[in-house]
Amino acid sequence: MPINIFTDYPLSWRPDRSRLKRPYYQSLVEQMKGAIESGHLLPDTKLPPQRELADFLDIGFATVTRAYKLSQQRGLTYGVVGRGTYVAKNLKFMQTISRNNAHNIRELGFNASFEANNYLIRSTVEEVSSQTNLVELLNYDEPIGLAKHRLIASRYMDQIGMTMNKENTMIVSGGQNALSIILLSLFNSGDKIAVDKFTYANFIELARLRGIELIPINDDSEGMSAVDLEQQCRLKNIKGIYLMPDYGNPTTITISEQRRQLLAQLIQRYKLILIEDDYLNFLNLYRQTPLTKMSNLVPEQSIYVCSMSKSLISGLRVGFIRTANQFRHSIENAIFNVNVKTSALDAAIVTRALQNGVASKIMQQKLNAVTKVNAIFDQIFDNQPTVNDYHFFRAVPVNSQFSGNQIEQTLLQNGIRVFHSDKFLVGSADRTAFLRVSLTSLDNGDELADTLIDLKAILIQNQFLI
Amino acid sequence: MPINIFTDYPLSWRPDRSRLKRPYYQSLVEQMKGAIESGHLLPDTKLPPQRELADFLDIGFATVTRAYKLSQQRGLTYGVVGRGTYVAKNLKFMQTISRNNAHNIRELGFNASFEANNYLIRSTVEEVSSQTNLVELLNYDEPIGLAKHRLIASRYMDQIGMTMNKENTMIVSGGQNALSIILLSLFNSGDKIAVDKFTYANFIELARLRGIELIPINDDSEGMSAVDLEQQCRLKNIKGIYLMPDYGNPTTITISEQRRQLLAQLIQRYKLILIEDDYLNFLNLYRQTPLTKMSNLVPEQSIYVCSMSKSLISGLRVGFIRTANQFRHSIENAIFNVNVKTSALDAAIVTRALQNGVASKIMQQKLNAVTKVNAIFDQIFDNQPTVNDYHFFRAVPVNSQFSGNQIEQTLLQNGIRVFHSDKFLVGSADRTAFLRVSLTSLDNGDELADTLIDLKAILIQNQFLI
DNA sequence: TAATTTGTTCGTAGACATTTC
DNA sequence: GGAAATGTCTACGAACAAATT
Repeated sequence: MPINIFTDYPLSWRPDRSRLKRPYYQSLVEQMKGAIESGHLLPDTKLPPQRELADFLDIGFATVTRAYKLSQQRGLTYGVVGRGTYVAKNLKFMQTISRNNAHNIRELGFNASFEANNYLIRSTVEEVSSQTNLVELLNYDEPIGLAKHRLIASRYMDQIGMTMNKENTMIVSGGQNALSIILLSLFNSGDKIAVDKFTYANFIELARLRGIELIPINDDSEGMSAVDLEQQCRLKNIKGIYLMPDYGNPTTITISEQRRQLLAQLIQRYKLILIEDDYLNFLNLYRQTPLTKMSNLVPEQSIYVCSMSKSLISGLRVGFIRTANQFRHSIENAIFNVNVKTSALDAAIVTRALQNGVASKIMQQKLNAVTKVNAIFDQIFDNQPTVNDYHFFRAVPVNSQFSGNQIEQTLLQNGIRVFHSDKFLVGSADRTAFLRVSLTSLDNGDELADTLIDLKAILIQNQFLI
Repeated sequence: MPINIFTDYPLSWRPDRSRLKRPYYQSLVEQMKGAIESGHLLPDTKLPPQRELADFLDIGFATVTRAYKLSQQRGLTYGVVGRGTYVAKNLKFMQTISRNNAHNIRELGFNASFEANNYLIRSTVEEVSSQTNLVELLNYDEPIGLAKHRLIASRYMDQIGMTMNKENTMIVSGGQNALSIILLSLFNSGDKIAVDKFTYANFIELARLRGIELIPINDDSEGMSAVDLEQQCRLKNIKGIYLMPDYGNPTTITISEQRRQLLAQLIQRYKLILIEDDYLNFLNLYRQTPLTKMSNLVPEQSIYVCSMSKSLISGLRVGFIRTANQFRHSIENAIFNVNVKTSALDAAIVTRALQNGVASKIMQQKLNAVTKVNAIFDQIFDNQPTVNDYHFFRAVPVNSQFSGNQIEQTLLQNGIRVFHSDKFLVGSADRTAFLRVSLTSLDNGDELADTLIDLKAILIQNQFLI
């Protein structure tokens, strides 16, 4: 018999005691899910403290812990020690960012890659398809890629400054595919991976699917904070770290050389598995002083992911990876289990393009395009012109009083799609808020300029800008 | 202070008490892993009962439960209620079956698909690559496949007898890729899926990677036992079921029409998610009376997987799926998260081949080849000739006294690679044992015949045969 | 068939760390 | 800067279910 009567006690959520069936913790999550889906529990609502809810329901408090933990794994809530447990923000189950093809919407959300140059690859496709050895591309052999393709892949990685683990070069079906493979093979459900507080949304979703817990780390203008990372490592038994050291998505931050050294030391000290996502790798061919690849600093603990989607052709789904020796077998195994193999035809086209000069041409054109769109952006948003720096998207700070959804919806009603930083947020709310404005989807410079001007006007008009 | 002295007590494994650090359960698994890897604990060794080990270590028995459970998730052990916990059989971490390319080995292990006919696709590749609309294949659009490709895919599935869920047709990067996507999106770590006691090895490995528990169900000559399935469902909160209804791998069993009905009823009653793997789908074009697709019997609960690897070209990595409405969104999301998209170029080639007659030609040739190799097998192994039935591999019963490894190694020393049924075994050991003899990798009929004759001789010589 | 052995599930409490006030 | 609030991790015992004898 409960001793306390909570009938009037102000709990933000009062599960129905009578509907509580064994197992309690599952039943509790069911009720919570219902309350969230029906709108009774709104995003960011603070749930009752575990001990209070336990008293109210007359069950052990660790049972509530368990329910809250499960709800967190399902993406329904997030908890902060000392503060409380809250209903998750956006996560309406499908957080993934993909292109919106509605025709009346101007797309500044999806981050594409200047697809107008894609036609340049045609000659290479024809070259490969008329080759005599087409047949060797069409069987089950060589799950990690043909030796000759891997050699070319490896040379490309050398060029962009990745010097280690050459012998462990493999071909996968794009960068996102590489991340799936890595998360499946090197991590277990419940493992923890450190990430930037604002992280690539598709990685967040993939981690959620995999049941991996992401630990958000704060950052500053030089990138992820080494101090915060160290603190979390001491505390939390973190197994891996996911980084986009160059042109971080969505922050646009490139980690400084000094910070790379600090982070690398921590990665070694705490034996983290480093996942280095170098999704804009081709830009290293043009930077005057490319920064050190993190993977070169911790070659025994890293997997380096080199997608060709942004650098060359997004539709062919080819990426390269280099893994530390210790991961080689597991990764090979997972490649076979997820893909069987990557289409060797696609790999042949990509590697041929890297050899016959077509890739260079496409990359150069992308570079020109990216330079141009950044100039447009800088002009409209009154920034200092960026020099020797090539962002595919930019971050526009906005007032954090407004919810991400509110801003996105307002803009959408005005025919513009952008993503608010909330979409990339790991864990609890943050004081800083910004819009990620993609410069890559509108291939026509004039249309981009018009759209950016409209964007700015709407932001000012609604007092979203700060 | 422990009261009992176990110094002489016969425990099959005596973890070092002094090395036991907190958290105990993890530390225990570490020690176990070490003992297994160093060979101190051999496969199938019975571990001490949880309560005994707990007494020995002077810790709570539920802590041992937890350690055993974790070790099971890692694939190190398996437990049977009432019997005990055992060190896992083969699982030397990489169970996956892929082709062995050593040149002195005759391959009867890997299950390929008569690759000699692959050259026929060349004209189609050239046709597609010289098309004018190549560019539309090369961008980020349409993660689940271009509408026109999906239409052709859908028509093909109609032809092979899959009539439901037409509107939910999607393109993925092959059958194995489909399985990854399904396991990632519709299941969580710790969920249970019912499978045949002998199941496709790559599915076992994928489930292990994903942290899904497979529940083995017994079968008979008509396929999976409905009685056993029902019993396990009553007991175990099973969430899904994985079936290869036609030409089950490795059993070669095709589920009878009647059994399909029974299983479908159970799938409905227990609300299971059906994963139907129709990996030899093209054979339905030639069977006189194709059996009902299970997915048609439970269209609201199924995902139907139609790989084109075996049916057409293994190297292009294209497969089709049809999902129940309720799974559509989750699957779409996972497709994007695992693949971003399937190479539309590959999809274009495959769908074009389905239209221009090349696919028919390849399939007909595969049919001829498969008929021929089955006749060779029947003759050498003195079977009744199989009529109107087209196995890519055959099951040869062997004496279960010998370990799978022993038989495989003996054959390998004689230059022949085959797989023992142990490789496909889910959970505990079984009385029945057989070799899966693949008929697909040796394209030359004479070489196959010679190899089968040698195989038979070696089996007899070593008294492996029964 | 009943008793025993053994693994599994679940609820619970203690110890601890962080955040807030 | 200390106390209170709060979430997290881990160990454990009771109840249960299956297999064996």
